[in-house]
Amino acid sequence: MLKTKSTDDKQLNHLLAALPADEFDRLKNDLEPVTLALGEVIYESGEQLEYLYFPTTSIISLLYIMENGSTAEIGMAGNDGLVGIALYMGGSTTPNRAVVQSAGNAFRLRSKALKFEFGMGGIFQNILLRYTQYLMTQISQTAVCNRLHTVEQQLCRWLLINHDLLQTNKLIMTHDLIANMLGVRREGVSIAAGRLQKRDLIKYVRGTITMLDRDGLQVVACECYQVVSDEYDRLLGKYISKNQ
Amino acid sequence: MLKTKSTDDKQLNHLLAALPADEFDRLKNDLEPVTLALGEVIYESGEQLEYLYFPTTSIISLLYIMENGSTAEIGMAGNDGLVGIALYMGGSTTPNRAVVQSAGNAFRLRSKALKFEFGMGGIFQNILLRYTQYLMTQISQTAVCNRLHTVEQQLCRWLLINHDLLQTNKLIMTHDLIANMLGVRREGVSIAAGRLQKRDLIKYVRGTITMLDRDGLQVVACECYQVVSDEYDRLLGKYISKNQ
DNA sequence: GCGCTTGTGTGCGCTAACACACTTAAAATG
DNA sequence: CATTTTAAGTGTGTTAGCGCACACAAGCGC
Repeated sequence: MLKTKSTDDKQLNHLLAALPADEFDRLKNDLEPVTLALGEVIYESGEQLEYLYFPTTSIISLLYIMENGSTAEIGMAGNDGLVGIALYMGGSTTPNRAVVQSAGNAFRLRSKALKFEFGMGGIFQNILLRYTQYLMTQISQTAVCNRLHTVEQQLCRWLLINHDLLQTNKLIMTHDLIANMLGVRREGVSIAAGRLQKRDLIKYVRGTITMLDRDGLQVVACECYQVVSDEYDRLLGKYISKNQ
Repeated sequence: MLKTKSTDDKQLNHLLAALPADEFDRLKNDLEPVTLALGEVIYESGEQLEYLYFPTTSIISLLYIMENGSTAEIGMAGNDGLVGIALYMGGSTTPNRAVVQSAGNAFRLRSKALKFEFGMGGIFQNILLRYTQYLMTQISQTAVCNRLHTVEQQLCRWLLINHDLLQTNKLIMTHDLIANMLGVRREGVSIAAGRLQKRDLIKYVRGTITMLDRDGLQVVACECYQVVSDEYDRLLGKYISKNQ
């Protein structure tokens, strides 16, 4: 993990950007900009957290690892959110793993400063709690989606979420990695992706996926994408809109 | 919903029982005992909540309702928990439905009193946040379980959770209702239940299920049951142990 | 006691996803 | 340029769960 120099790009994280000036001023000296590499593990299941992370250009996945080693993504956070809710919820840790899914930058805030500001009970606390509720919606929807929808639909949903969190249409990601996220076989992803490519919704070559037709993807995707997206706007829209 | 007379049985809800005397004293006049009927809807998806519920002898299910009408349970709360986290998380409502799954009693706390006491930042706040984190674990595990485990395993897990929350081995519940909870077909539940009955783990007749062999059920169940149970103890064990 | 509602058993065809095995081909390495 | 590694395509057989349709039977109301 590299440290970058400035805090200029704090505006890149919507939650930080939403803070009122006085609250942000109290935090800014404790906000440390860092660069996160692809695959880097932010925290391991059961491991004591030290920092709360606010991604700016990176995306972090929350992965659940089963006893038999298979994995499934339960949530995702980019510039719309944060990683490390256990720090302020009281548990200090959670039974899942946070992995950098798309390399980029983030700010991190040391536990002590976080807890102090959270205890002030201002906008900061309100935003953190609302984001937590949003994350619960994300996880709930994943639960339901896993039960009821096809791999193809889930792949579309996953691509759409990534599209929202990234600046570009290009996604550096192999079918195998996506399979780990979705908790399905690699072949299943290949077949679903192949079908999407045939319909010119995406294009991919060896680890790079390009989204060609966002609207088309949304048609194929299940309702889950929209429900979660709407809930973000409902819970946090008064502070910031997700699609800005 | 009927109102009962006394607050004597507040000890029946583990979270209430865990409150220090001074905090409980501030709440007790606002705690209203109620009786909940089977099938009663505590709150509807998107509906503004007015009360936080602390079940004592009842069990409440958090159900997600899809656009096509099919349902799936994402969480469950009995005397170990509470229902209505959106009240203190800031969202005021959640995109799911809370239904009484097992008739019984509960206490309810009006929103205003809840928010006041939550704002005090004492043990009450700590317990509520820790319970929320526990609920997230429950939901995450449901997501993973839906993806990776068989109906039979999930049925075992569901029965075990109910056994923990109830006083008896008897469960008033049809296969059809269980199917709605698990988000599967009624026939799937009948087949799984039939297999469990053949192995003398359970016994059932027309809407009543008797659990005969708890240990046996745990062997058949997936790891999910134990993981969630352990996480309850980790997060809330310092206040109260789940299996008391 | 009779019929009706409701809960459960069962069968059939179908599909999505699985597990495993192997091929093809594009990059990376040297 | 040759070799190795890695990403993706493909095939076969298997299975869990679905949708639908219907039989059976327990218990309820009248």
